[in-house]
Amino acid sequence: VEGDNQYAGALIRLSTAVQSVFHDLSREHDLTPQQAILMCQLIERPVGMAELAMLLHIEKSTLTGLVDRAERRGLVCRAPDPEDRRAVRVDLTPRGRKAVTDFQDEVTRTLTKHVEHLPARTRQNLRGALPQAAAAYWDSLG
Amino acid sequence: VEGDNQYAGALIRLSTAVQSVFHDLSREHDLTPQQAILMCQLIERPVGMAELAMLLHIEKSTLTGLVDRAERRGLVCRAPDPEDRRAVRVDLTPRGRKAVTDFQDEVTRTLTKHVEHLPARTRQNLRGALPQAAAAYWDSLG
DNA sequence: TAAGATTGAGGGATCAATCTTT
DNA sequence: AAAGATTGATCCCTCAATCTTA
Repeated sequence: VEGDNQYAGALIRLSTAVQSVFHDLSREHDLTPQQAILMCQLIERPVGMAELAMLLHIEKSTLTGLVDRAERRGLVCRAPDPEDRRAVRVDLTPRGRKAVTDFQDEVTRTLTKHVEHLPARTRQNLRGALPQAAAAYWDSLG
Repeated sequence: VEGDNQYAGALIRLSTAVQSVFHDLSREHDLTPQQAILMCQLIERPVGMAELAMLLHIEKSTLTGLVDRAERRGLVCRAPDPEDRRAVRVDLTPRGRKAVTDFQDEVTRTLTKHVEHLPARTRQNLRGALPQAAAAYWDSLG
């Protein structure tokens, strides 16, 4: 039980630190954290509003505002869905794509940089166990 | 480099999942996530506004509003600092203390529950490596 | 009717800049 | 100068209601 507290505490501190990196770097790249999260979901393909709201775990109306502001800033654009005239699909603009890939690269660089300073054994354990732990928690999100 | 992306991706998914647990449980305990973060910092001792703003990495003006709303809801209170008549110290009310300790217990329970389902070997690696990783990232926050 | 999207109201959270008091 | 509070602007979020197309 004492070990549990230590483990949970480490998990929370690690998560807080990662969020902090994400937050600070998004601001440095002139994106709000939510804009960065939104745009990361659009790298692979354009996504409809309803699906996007599900992926981001926010209300559709919240998403409308988020996309409005990002569109006003020229980061994303709405395009009509050719299959369904009710629907729109959100896509990255060229400028938005450059912004989010630059941002993503720097996040990756920053997160991997810190782990380099750990002992080799610890690093090896992390690389092995972290993906499984991430999957275990991620899947519990539904 | 490919391994870096996988590692950083796992770190981000894990962190997102932990944040999600924190978010959902704080709402279940009728706290906003920011109120929960604030109150967790007050468990050990009352803290002044300036120090608190530093600990939470937010502006003083943000903290003023945060404390105002939490105080209005009877979760924390402002008490004059006996050492300095300018300063105020923020402390938990009895009700706030119960709320935050209950919340904290459930976060710990929830975070440790999921890790139980992992293979023993993975669990062992995590318990060993996570505290060191957390420390490495945590310290880089300054 | 149901699905996709938007609008409006209201509460929170954030930052930047500006007082007031000590 | 330092601690604290305040103001104004923007962003984010939830909930309820509305509009349009299927």
